[in-house]
Amino acid sequence: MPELPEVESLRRSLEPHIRGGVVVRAQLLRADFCTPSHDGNTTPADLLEGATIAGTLRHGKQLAIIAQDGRVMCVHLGMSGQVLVRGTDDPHPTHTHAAWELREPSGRVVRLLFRDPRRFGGLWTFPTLDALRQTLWKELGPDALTASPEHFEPVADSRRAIKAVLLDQSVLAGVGNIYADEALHRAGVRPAAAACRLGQPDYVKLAVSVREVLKAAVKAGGSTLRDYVNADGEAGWATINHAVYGRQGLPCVRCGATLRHGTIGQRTTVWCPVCQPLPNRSRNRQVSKQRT
DNA sequence: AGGCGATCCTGAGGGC
DNA sequence: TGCCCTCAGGATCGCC
Repeated sequence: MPELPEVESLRRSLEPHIRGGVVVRAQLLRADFCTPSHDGNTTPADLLEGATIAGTLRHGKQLAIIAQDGRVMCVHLGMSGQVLVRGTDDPHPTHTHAAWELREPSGRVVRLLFRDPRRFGGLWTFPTLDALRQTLWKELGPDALTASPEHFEPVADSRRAIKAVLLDQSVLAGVGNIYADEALHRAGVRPAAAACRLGQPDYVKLAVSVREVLKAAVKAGGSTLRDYVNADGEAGWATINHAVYGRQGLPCVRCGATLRHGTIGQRTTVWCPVCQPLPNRSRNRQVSKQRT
């Protein structure tokens, strides 16, 4: 499920538990759930065993946990992943694929669990943050919280639907299906509109909307649809603020028109036929890439 | 180039 | 109650 706001909420809820804490023991319960940067099997050392945690770093939907000695573990939640802080005597929930025993800065010992029923998520380990940035994160675009009109320049000539562009992590990292629909509605842009048909004002609105929608969701603690919870098991409240996602057939919160839905970029898409008109300009050159 | 379907999985929810 | 079907927040691959 998780998009940028959910991962950021997780990061913030995790920090007080792990920053300055020591990984006493690391266990991979499903070998194929972790991809180490070296050949061979994942070792406890890859999973930061013995390390003191220096902090966390998020880029898009991915979360890096960084050790003081430089080792890095990158977490991707996929669609159903959760990182949970539990007591050492609590039984593991179903589909727990990795577990860490952690001595928090306070001295309390807890267990950190990564569960992911659908297993679309995973762990990747690296000897350094640079190694992560040069491989796994290399193809990611700028973090969506920093979205600006220039970030759309590489796709300004593209005939792809603008929603497909928003979902493309190499253009902007962190936007998923929910917030793509929400940002497009806020910006008044039709999801199916070809990127090349949008004008500079559309891209300005879109960049602002992406940032605002994500910031509001972060503030609300993320969206809880089915199973998202932060590390402390708390749900988020951004769902109540959704203007279009999951509201097909209901009235638009802005104009009252019935929200329509369809499939764009192979994902369920909801939009307002009135607030999000198709662009009427036939061609836009203003943000086009310079031809070289 | 990019749309599309299939694929990796499990679980929830609706219909019957 | 239970079975079967559809659908789901992500991302990649190959085909056309």
